Amino acid sequence: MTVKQDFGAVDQFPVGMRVLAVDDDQTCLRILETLLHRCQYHVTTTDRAETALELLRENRDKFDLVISDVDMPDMDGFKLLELVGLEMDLPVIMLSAHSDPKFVMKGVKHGACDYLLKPVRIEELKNIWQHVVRKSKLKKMKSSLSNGDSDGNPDQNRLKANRKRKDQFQEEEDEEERGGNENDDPTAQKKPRVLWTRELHNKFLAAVDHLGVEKAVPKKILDLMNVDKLTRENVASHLQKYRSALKKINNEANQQANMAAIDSHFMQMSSLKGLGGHHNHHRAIPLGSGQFYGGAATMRHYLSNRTFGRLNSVSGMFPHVSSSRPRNHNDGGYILQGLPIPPLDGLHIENNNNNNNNNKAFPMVLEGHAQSSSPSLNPGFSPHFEVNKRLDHWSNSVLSPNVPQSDVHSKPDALEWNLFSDSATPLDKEPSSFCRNTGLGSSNAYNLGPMTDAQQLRSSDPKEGLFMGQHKLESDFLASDAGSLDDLVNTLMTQEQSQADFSEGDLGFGWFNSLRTCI
DNA sequence: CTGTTAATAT
DNA sequence: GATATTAACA
Repeated sequence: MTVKQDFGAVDQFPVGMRVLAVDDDQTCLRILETLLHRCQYHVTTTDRAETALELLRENRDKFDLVISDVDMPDMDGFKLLELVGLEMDLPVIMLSAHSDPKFVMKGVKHGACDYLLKPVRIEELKNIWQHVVRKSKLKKMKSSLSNGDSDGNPDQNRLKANRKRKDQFQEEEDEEERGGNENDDPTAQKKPRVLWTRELHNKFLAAVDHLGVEKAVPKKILDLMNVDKLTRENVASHLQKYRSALKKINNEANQQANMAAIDSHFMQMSSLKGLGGHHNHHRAIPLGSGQFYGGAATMRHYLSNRTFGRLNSVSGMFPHVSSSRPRNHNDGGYILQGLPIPPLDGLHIENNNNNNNNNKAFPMVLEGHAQSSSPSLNPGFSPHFEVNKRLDHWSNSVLSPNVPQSDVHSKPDALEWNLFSDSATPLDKEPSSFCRNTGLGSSNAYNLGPMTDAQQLRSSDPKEGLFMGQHKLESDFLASDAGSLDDLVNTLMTQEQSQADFSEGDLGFGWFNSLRTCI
């Protein structure tokens, strides 16, 4: 290959670009030099930062770019970077073995055009010329700016200048725009994909929860989340997914609920006023229609919006981390989500100590549930219901395709609702309500023992177990793996029954009481 | 400009 | 195939 060393040729700019390479390590320097040569750059090397600085000072305009190691004895690479930037405004690329973001950031802050990690690859060096181009463009832009208008709106001007520039140089650099090479504006690194971690998602949920699903819009959510670097678009996207998931769940629930509601006449939910009657629910609930209806009715309160009422908000997305299957402890645990409590329209919460100021969305607070741990209402707590199976299913099938469905099936059906203290939520201001996917039964919410779902199931009331067994059969056929209302109902029943373990007044009753208010 | 929705990319 | 990003529309 012929090496054209005609430095003057502008048309083939990258060739012959004058690079000053600085590295105290001779070996590294040699390698670097070689690589740079291979890129057809004109290379000058030095192992001392001081020397580099001298060279640069003495030969202004004799270099196009500086590439320097960070760790050097005589002078910190960053210092060099700073001085160069200050004195000659040359593009400087930092080179380091440290991948620590701290260092990278430092480099960037000090004005580095790029931060390459050792061992540096020739591919990376092949692109460094772009920094030079970019830098020169900026200069041009600046100068043109200072010359022309000066209305003190740098941003606007810059934009204009940018466009102009873009047009002007359009031809020159539209060549490798595309390609796998990463050669966009080196400085304008492509935005990293946002990964919605549990934490992030929880924040999201907190925000949505707080706003109320209906009023939750990207902007507001974003504000509430207060996460750096997160954009409205990110949130919008996530919201989109969230909503679709919600919709899916709701649809399923409604479908089932509707079917179940055919005979709604019999549903004694009518006795909305007479809550007393609801004791039955958590109580024995003989299998059979009664059970079913009761469950369905209950479901309505939590899931439906259109058909049965309005749903204030629903939480339900799982970040696809883990199998979502709540391992006993809490693998991070808060993957949770829950179904928020519906609005209590007509009813009033009597015992409502809802200190939850901002709890417009969920004006009611379920108490009692607090089991022994919290005898009375905990301000700041806002329990939510959660349909484990459904959610699990959702997260498994939708978010974690890896998890075999059998897994889902094998899981005990359970609806649980948990309390979520604000301490566990990212929102420090508002005690948002969350559900925590803790496993089976409310008890588990508080006793995070090593029990497995299965174990818990077993430990639950025998009658229930039976019931579940029977019912499960049905649901498996009826609803298959979709996580049907049957499942939900079943779940609910299970929940109720298991709650019976804790005295009615405590869980069951209180639960319904509150629920009643929701209706 | 913001929120939604559809298309596209990874 | 699921997710996230972008484009496009109201």
